Amino acid sequence: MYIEIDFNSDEAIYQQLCNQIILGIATEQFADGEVLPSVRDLAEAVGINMHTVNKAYTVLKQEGFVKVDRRKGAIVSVDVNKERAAAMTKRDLQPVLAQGLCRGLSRADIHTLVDSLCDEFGV
Amino acid sequence: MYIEIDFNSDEAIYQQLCNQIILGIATEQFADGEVLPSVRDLAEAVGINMHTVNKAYTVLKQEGFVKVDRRKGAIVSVDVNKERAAAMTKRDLQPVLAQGLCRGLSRADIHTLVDSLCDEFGV
DNA sequence: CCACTTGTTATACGGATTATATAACAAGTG
DNA sequence: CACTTGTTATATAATCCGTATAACAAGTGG
Repeated sequence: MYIEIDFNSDEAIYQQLCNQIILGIATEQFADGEVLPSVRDLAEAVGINMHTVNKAYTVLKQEGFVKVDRRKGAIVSVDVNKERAAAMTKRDLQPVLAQGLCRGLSRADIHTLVDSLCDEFGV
Repeated sequence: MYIEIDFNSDEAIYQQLCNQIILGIATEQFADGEVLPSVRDLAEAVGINMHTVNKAYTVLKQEGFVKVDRRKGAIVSVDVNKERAAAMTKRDLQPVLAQGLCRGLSRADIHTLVDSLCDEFGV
């Protein structure tokens, strides 16, 4: 999978890494059980420090997206829990929707955007 | 409008302020043209520093949610631009949807959450 | 004119976070 | 035993966050 970092972004590098890997899982570019690159390899490939990658992997582990095997590395393994997922997603969705609605989007516009993204994700 | 700060949150105080004010605008608790509390009053009411409120107001101004009148204060005035709003919302929506989908939500589940939030907002 | 309020700016300080760097360790592989 | 894996420990520089004190420009109302 292609991972690219925007060093001028106000978003932390480890956060960008997390988001892109989660995006990769959602789009099934990373399959369940697949091994992510080692922290050293990914750091080398992207041009950042090993610890920054390690932090991203640690966050992904805490948030239930990967499991870590000492001998292999970080393995994609998503904790599926629809109830919790719905609560989390709703919480994260709230400020985004509020902004969009303020700026003139309708409920239908939001649904269109959701469908558009789901299509791009291939879901 | 009721504004409450979670001092234990990992979200910055000024960011929480911004989100709650935007939420207030979306739910029409703050009408267009309405004057927000002065930076000093709001800081006093919430129990934070004046500059933290000022930072929130500055961000809201830059993002096109309020205009500032020297004599009155910060006035709710949202820049409506559907095209830009759609692009911004889509960008912000992407990581949220990716997470939800990874965790087992379906496209329909997302739509349900959007409707649920819109209903709560009264849109 | 004067006291008062408005946002704004400058400066400073302590604390936390971010990213880097070097180094070492435990554990499993081949 | 050499090699890789993640992990941990320090250290450092930079940035951000929140607070604090102070002052300024500008408009309001007595």
